[in-house]
Amino acid sequence: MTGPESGADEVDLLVEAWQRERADLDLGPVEVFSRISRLARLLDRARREAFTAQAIEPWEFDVLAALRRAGKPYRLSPGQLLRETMVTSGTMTNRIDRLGERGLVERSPDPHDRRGVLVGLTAAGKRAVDGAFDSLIDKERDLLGELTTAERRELAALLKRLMEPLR
Amino acid sequence: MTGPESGADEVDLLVEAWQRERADLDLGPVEVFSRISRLARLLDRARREAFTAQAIEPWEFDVLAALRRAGKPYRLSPGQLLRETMVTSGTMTNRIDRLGERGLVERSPDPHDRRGVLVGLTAAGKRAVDGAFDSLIDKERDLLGELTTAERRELAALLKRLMEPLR
DNA sequence: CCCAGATATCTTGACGTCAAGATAGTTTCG
DNA sequence: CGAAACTATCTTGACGTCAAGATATCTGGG
Repeated sequence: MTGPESGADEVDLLVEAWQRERADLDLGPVEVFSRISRLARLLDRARREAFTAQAIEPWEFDVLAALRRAGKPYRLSPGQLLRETMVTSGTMTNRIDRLGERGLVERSPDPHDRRGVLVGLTAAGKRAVDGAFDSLIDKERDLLGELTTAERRELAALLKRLMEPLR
Repeated sequence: MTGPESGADEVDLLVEAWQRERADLDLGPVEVFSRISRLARLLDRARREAFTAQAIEPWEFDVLAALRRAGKPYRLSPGQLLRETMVTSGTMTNRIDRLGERGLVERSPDPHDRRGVLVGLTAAGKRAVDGAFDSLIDKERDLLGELTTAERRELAALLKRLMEPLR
């Protein structure tokens, strides 16, 4: 009935331990959310590895990728970037500074708003982000290895529904 | 065929943007992993909210919870704690110090190993973690609201399979 | 018994992030 | 037109984390 059982994982053990200690609680939610947290952590490590060839960090990729997928001319304001990447303005200032030092992006004044700035991908930045994204997709495809296409779609759909109330 | 479509979410838009820019790539994996990263982030915020009543932070909960689910006498070594919580030793020293200052845990020498220390939950620590876990379970059940029990199980099972290659 | 290597914990210094606030420029509307 | 409210970006200071290494103790082979 249960298909090819592949034994208890860390989270199963964690839930069993809680069940022993707090038999009064329904731990169903933990089986989902605990796995999501752990997966995010493991995924972050996998991304780090995928980016070693381009010598960029996940936070650098996040910014470069936002510029890259915006399309030509690969320019966005710091405000757009922080909304895309879900970080605060102080963090974004810092990131742009350091990416600028590495020659991957450059600031220019916004011609329509003198308060504003536009951040653009340099040629080196575009090369770095395209290479990094290739590596990332390869890595992620590996990680999905065991899942069939139908299962992957099912999983993506369930995750999408789970995100809805959190928006 | 597609059931009650609830429109494109952030990730759908992100994938469409990448598709425009990099039509050469198969973006299937992104639909899964990008949602996992985002969910982890949103979940972290939700946990923060759930813990406000006990005035504890997620990192504090992680340590207290490891001690709590270990069962009586609620004592573990720093080494066991760092393996449970996936942080480095320096971080764990820091966490134990601060939880000690707040009176939620206390250090005692390990009677069997003079290098060692045991970290134990105080009565106040146990009250805090039990209250926090109640709130967390409530919050998480809310977040699952839209999913049926069968869907929750399906999701947990798919996530478990996704984690396997990452261990 | 002793020493080399392993183990447990703590210390240090650098890093990336955030929250709060400062500064400069823009918009709205009386 | 001018003042008040708003917006965009940057600055500052505190925080939690990590990697690397220091210190103390334990263990097994010779």
